[in-house]
Amino acid sequence: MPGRTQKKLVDSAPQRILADFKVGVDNVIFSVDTDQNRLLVLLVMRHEEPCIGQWSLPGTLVRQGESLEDAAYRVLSEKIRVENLYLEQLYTFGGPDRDPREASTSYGVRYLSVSHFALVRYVEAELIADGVSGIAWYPMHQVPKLAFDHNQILEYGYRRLRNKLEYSPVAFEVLPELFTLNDLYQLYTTVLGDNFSDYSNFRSRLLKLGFLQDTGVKVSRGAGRPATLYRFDANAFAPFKDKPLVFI
Amino acid sequence: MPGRTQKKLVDSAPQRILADFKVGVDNVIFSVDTDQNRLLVLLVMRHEEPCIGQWSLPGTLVRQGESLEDAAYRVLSEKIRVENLYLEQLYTFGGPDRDPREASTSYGVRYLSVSHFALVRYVEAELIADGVSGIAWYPMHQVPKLAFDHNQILEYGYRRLRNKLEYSPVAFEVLPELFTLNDLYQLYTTVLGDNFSDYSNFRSRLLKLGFLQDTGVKVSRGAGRPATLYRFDANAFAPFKDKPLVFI
DNA sequence: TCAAAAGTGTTGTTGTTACACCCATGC
DNA sequence: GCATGGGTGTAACAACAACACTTTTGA
Repeated sequence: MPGRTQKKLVDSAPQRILADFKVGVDNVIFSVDTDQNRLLVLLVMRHEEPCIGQWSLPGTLVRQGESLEDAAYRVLSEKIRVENLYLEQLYTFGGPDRDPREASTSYGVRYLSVSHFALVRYVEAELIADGVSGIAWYPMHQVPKLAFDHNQILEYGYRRLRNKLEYSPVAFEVLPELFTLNDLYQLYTTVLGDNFSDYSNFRSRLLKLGFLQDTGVKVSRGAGRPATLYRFDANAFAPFKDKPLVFI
Repeated sequence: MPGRTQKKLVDSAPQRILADFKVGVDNVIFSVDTDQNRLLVLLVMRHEEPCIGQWSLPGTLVRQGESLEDAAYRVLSEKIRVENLYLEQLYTFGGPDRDPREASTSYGVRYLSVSHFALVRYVEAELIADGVSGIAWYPMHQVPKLAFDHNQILEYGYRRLRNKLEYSPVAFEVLPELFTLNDLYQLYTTVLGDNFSDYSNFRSRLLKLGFLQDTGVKVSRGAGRPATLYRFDANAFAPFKDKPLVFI
């Protein structure tokens, strides 16, 4: 198989042998710890070669008959039990030599990573400790050097998260059914930084839009005046789909 | 190989055989014909199985040693000669059974499509007629039924194009070095529809931002007062990166 | 001189920002 | 009663939309 062994050669005549791929799915799974105002990302310790002993994004290889999205959900459900989540595709990283396995095998199988981005409810997300330790929520700003190109993927996911918050109602996927306006505000400040908007302005802007239902119910959290609980009304939000910057 | 032949069975014991993939790259290539106010997309006629005789997005399979981006540029350069272009990755479509070739082969090879989105200069883009006919610019709103899931990919690309226009300076990749404000405005209206903004407001908004250099040169196009030629100043634009809705 | 295209200005309305202030509760 | 967090109001300012108007050209 001459073409295969010559894959590193820079040849004027293009070599036309198709690459064979295994396709992986790597998930950037975020959650927000509103109590401590921290944005968290789920990391797992690798117990297999390659990159054994390094932290990485949870991932898996796609199986026969399985769609990319299915695979992404499978990784997620193997690592955490969670009721509410948001998931979407992020980006596909697929240059040659991004995975050490490519070099080690002489058959030239390439590894491609279709990364996904997920947001889950922190309070209800229960980590599945699979015997050995090695799965943890890391604060976004204390993430170590990760395996493969996972730091790059994480950066990409973080950017997407911030954008999503600005124009889409992802936040409500991850808040409880009933929430206070302060819960919502905290979520935004922990992700976007607390200089994005004044609380009272954030408040009146969102209420004016009219997709937050006042439930009338009040809840008291320690000292101070009790807060009103709101519910997100997806129908009332519909007209704002595709409109940019709804939340900022 | 029991697992392979049973891939359609819904089994309680998950089958764990990894899928083997060929990876394709499909390009949504846009250009704007400012003379006729039309948004165009490049389509090619398929001359091979599967889907022979149908129009499709130009695409190819990724070769050994070739990155996804390389493959995307290769497709492009095989179809058109062009100096200035913008290209970015769009989305990866990879469900099982999206490609008829998957069914026809018994070895269960899957076909995955990493779609890309490109914008080229219409006036300088020269189509490469490869003997047989079968490559053409189609007005976006007259696109026929395409092969595979390419209509879906195209829709996705169109949405991305409109978003890009709103917050990023892609337009200048596709305008000549020197252009009039009307050229710019025409480009925006043909893509976004002509109800997106009044010309004079568009004009003053952009000029106030300060990243359009007045060259002092005037150009006369038929009747009417001659227009000033402007140049895009990438440095002056830098502060607006990451800021949403610069252009609207 | 007139139509056509470029470019400027004006005005009412809306949104944003940065606050000051009032309200209801626990301790 | 006072600290604490929830909630309302407002005034200065910036942005936006609609449209009238002026300028400079070719025919």
